[in-house]
Amino acid sequence: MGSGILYIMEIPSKFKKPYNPKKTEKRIYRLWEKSGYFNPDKLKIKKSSYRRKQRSKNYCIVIPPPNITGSLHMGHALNSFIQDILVRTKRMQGCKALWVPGTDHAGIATQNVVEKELKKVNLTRFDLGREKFIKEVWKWKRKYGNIILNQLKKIGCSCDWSRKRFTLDKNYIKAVNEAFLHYYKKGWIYRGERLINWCPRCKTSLSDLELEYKEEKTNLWYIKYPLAKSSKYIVVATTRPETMLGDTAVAVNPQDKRYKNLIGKKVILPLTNRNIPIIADKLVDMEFGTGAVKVTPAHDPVDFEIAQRHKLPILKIIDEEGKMTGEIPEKYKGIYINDCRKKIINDLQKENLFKKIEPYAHKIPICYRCGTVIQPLINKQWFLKMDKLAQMAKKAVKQRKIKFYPKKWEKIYFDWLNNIKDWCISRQIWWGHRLPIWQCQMNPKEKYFLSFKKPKKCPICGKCKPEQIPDVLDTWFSSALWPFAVLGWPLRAKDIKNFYPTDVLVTARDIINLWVARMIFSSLELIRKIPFRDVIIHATILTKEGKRMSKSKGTGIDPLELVDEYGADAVRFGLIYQYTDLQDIRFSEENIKMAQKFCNKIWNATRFVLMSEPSRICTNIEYLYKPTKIKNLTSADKRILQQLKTTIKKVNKDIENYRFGKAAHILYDFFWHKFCDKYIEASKKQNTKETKEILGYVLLTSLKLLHPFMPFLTEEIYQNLPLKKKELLMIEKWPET
RNA sequence: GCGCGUAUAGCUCAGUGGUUAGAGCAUCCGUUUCACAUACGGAAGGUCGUUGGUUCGAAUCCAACUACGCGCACCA
Repeated sequence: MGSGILYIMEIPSKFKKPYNPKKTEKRIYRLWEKSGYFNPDKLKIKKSSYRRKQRSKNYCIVIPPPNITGSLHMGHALNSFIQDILVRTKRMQGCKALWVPGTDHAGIATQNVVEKELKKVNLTRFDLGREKFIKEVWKWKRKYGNIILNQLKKIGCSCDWSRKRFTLDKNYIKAVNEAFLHYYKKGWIYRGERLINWCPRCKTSLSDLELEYKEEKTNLWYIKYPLAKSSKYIVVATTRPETMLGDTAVAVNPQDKRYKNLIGKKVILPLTNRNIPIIADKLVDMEFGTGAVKVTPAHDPVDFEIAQRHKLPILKIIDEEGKMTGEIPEKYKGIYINDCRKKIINDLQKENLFKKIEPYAHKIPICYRCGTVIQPLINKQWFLKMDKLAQMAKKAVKQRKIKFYPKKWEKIYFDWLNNIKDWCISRQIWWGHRLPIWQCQMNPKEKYFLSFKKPKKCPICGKCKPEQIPDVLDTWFSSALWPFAVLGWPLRAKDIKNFYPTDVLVTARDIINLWVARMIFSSLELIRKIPFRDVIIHATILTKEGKRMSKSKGTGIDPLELVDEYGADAVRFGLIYQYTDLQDIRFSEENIKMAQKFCNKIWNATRFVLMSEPSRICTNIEYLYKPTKIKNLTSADKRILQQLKTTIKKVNKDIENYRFGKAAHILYDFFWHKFCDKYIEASKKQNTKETKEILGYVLLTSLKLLHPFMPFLTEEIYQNLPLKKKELLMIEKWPET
C-alpha cells in the first residue's frame, strides 16, 4: 500500500472560479440517483466501528408524508434536512440506510382544494356526485400530487424513490382495512350518538384535535327566565342567545346558596313557553355570570354531559347546514344561526327579558381546514374506543421505549392521553378510505355489518341489497399506520422484517397527538412493536419578527427561492446552523449568506490544496485515512491532526444526540478558523512533503464530515479530486477517530 | 384560568457557578503579495428583561414580576 502520491500539473479549471451551485446540483443529484444507492438494497454493508454501535445493520426513517396539496415551506425544509443528515451519516457509517418517501391523501384539505376549483366554474361536489367528484380529485392528484416530492429532490434529499408510497395506494388500502377489521373484531369500533364537532362548510364531523380557536368579540347576554307560577325570574348569562330554543334545563351549582331553594322548581322558557326544570350540577361555575346556566344538551359539550347525568331531553335545534331546525317556533325555522340570533335578541328585547348586556371576548372553535365556525351538535358517528390504546401508548413512553427529543414534549403527549375521549373516526366527506361497513336495508332497526367487498346477499336479513355507508375514515386513521404500512404491512414483507421498528421520527410539535401518538398506539396494538425509538420534535420556523410564516399573509419565505439564490447547500447549512432545542426559530437570511460564503471557502480551500506546490495530493484513499506513515511532524501538523480528531468526536456525539446546530458550528469553526486560518497559513511556510499530505487528508476528512450537511458541494469537490479509487462521497467511509 | 417556553451586542443566536461574556451579519478603519475581497487584519458596540434571594463568586441556581410566543381548559 504505497504512498500513492499523484503529481498533477494543473488543477481542474472549474476551481478557478467561485463555486456555482446552479451548474452543479442537478448534475450531482442525477449522479446519486443513477448510482442507485438511495436504495439500501444496493448498498454493501461496510465494516465500521459506528455500524457496530448501531442496533442493527439497518437504519430506517419514514418521512412524515406531506399532503398532496402541499408545497415546500421552511418547516418541510428543516424537517427534511434533519432526516437527510441522519440518513446520509448512517449510510456513510456502513448501515443499510433507508428513507421512505411518500404523500398523504389529506382528506378534507384535498377535497377543499378541488371544491375550490369546481367553484370557479360554479359547481359543487354535489352537482358532480360522488363518483365523478372522486375522479376529479384523482385527476388533480396526478397533476399536482408529486410537486412537493420533486421539491425534496432539489434540496438534496436522499430518499429511496423506488419505495415511494401514497396513503390511497392499493396496498395501503389493505393496511387500512386490516386495521379496521382488527379493531372491529375486538369490539372497539362502535356507532354512537354523541355531541360532535361539525363544520357546516366542509359538512363533516371533526375530532377535537382538528379544531383551532379564534378570538371573538361578542356580548354576554343576561336573560330573564320567568319562574313558573311566580312573578320572579332567574337570570342566565349566555354568548349564544339563539341556543335558548334548545334549552331543556337551567343548572346551578349545588353549593350555591343564592339558588338553593329554586332547585327542583320550573321555569318557563321564553319565546317557546316550554316548562323546564332547575337542576343542580357541580360543573356549574358559581363565579361566572349569574351562577345559573342555560342547558342546551344538543349543542354544547358541557351541557350534553349535564343532560346525560340528569336524563334531560336533548333537543336538536341546529342542523348540519347551520340552520335552525326541530321543535321550535315556526318563525325561526330554516334560518341561519346568525340571523336567528338577531331575531331572538330582538324578540327578547320586545318582551323586556334582558337584565343586562355586557361586552365579552372569548375563543370560539373553528375548522382547521377552512376556518368556519364549528357547530357542536348531536349526531350519529363511528367511534374507536381509546382506553386500552391510550394505556399502551403511555406505557411505551413512560418505560422509555420511545423517547422524545427534547423531552419536554412528552408532557403534551401525556396530557392528551390522560384526558382521552373515544376517537370519532367517521367523516362525511368523499375523498378518503371508505368505511367497510354496510347497512341492512330491510330491517327497520339500524343493523350494520363489515365487508370489504360488495356482498351478494345481506347476512342480516338474507333478502335485501345492503348499502355501504357513505362515510370515510378520518385521514389521521390512515396516517396512523404510515410507518408500518409503507414497509408492507399487513403482508409479511421483507422490509418490515429488516427495517421495523424504524429508528427515528422527525416532525413538528403541532402533530404530536394528531399523528405521533396515534402511530404509537396503532403500532403497539396492530403489530406489537413500537413504531420508532426516537421522536425528534424540531422547532417551528418563524419570521424574523417572530410571526408565523403564512402564505396568505405574505409572511412566508419560499425555501426554493433561497435555493435559487444561494444554493441548496447554503440553505441547508444556514438553517441547520440555527437549529436549537427551542420551540421557535426566528429565521434570518443572514445565516444563509454566511453558509454561502462558507461553501465558497471550502471551494477555495480545495483549490489551494490542489495547487499547492508541488501540485499533488494523496491518491490512495487507504493511505489518506491513516497518515501513520507521516513522520517528522511540526507542531502545526500535530495540532491540526489533533483538532481534526476532536472535531470528528464532537460531531459524532452531536449528531448522535440530535444537536445538529452544534455540529454545524463545530464544523464551521474547525474548517474555517482552524484549518484555513491557521493550518493552511502555516503550511505556506513549512513547504514539506508531510504538509502536503496532511492538507489532502484534512480536506478529504472534512468533506466527509460536511457531506450530510452540504451534500452537493462536497460531492462535487470529491468528484474532482485526483483520487485513484473513487466512487461517490455519499457512500465513502465515515471518518474514524 | 392552568401549564410550558423564551428574554444576552443594532439583527439572528452561542454561552448552565469561576479570569477582560462570544459568533455570524450589519457598522467604522485599513489591506487587492500568488486559495479565497463571498477574503484578510483591526475597531466600536452589552448595567446578560426587572427586582429580590442562595453563594466566597450568578448571564448561568431559586422566587416574584413584566413582555412576547405556544399548548391545554368545563372560555355558559
